Amino acid sequence: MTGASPARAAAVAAVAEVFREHGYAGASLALIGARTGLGKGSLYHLFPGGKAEMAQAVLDDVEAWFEASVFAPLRDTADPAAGLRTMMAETRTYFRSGNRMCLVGILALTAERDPFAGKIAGYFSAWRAALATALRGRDGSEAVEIVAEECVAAIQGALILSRALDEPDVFERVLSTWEQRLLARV
Amino acid sequence: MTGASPARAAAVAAVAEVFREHGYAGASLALIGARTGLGKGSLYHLFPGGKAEMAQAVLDDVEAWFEASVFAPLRDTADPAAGLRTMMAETRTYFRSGNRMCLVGILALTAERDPFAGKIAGYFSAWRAALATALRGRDGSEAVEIVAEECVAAIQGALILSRALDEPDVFERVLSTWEQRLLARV
DNA sequence: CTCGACCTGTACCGATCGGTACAAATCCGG
DNA sequence: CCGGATTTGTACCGATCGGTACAGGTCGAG
Repeated sequence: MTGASPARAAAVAAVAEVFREHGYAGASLALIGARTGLGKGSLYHLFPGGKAEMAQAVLDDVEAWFEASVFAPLRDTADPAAGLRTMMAETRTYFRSGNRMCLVGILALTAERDPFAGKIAGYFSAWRAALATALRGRDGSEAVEIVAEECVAAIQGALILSRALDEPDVFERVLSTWEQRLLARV
Repeated sequence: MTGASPARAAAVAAVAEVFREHGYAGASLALIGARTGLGKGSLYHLFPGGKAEMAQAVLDDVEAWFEASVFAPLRDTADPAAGLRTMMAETRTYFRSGNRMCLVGILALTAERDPFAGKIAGYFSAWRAALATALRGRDGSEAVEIVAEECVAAIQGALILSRALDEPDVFERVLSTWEQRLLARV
């Protein structure tokens, strides 16, 4: 079963970094083995489905983290502002101030994404929905969904631009701009 | 020489689509051969440097297109509003309303980007600078560079989100939102 | 028609790909 | 200490990888 043994959890974290840095096609079993410190035997014991199952596990891992650290606080309508601040803080930490790419975004881009398309869409959809819920707190009338999706897109784009320009400040600027912009709405 | 024979130009366009859809690592010579209709002999005749030279050629191609169709109009300070409108229209067309990925963004993400890092950074840097120039038209004092980079990031992020959610509308919305936002500044 | 330059298809190279098989090592309850 | 289950390293598989070699085709200039 796809249980949660500590060994597997550690492997998932390491595999995630390889996918982040090389994409799905570029993440060879050799790279994954080196990063995890595991031979093929162990790798295929933990992930009988091979590379595809590793990607699924990694996506589940990301989704669980975001669900607990970002989506849940955002859905707490009692204090939307606190939820937004939490989201921004966690996002900043998670992406290491722009030095770490978004795994889901990377997996979304290339043609090999098809087996994961559902999970990928669900992830961004959940983020947008949770953010819209927080924004709807007091601002019931306006098109909060559109603001929410623009914010998510801005974060993704900031990651790309930061990396392409090798300027982590870009990510920081976009994040703080949006934090102010969102807090002004609730 | 890396001249501009028609055959090579056609090949560059086809190769670009393969890179767009599969990333650098995922773009195998088999895929490239199938898409271009060229055998390895012709491919290595046109691009003696192999895959790396193809990527360079493709980046040059994109850069030339953007320079002529987007950057140049933006730098025409006589009519900034017209330049902005042109940029948005060309961007919408180029990315096929969100159904076509940004080649430079894709190449920027993975670790194999290193040989092209300079060109990639230059491309986004030129876009940001040209956009800032257009914005500086009348609005001399404000931090136009920051607005410009936020806009470029928003477009990149909108492409990712559109593709991940399989909702081209996301791209359209972000683009038109930013068009209004920018035109209000000049 | 001949020749040489250009172009292209094909066979082939060693390396690496993702994946499998399996035996040895390790672990742990009895 | 035993013995079965779990975990691991390693050898190996066919396929495909990026790249090379080269023979033959195509073409226009002389």
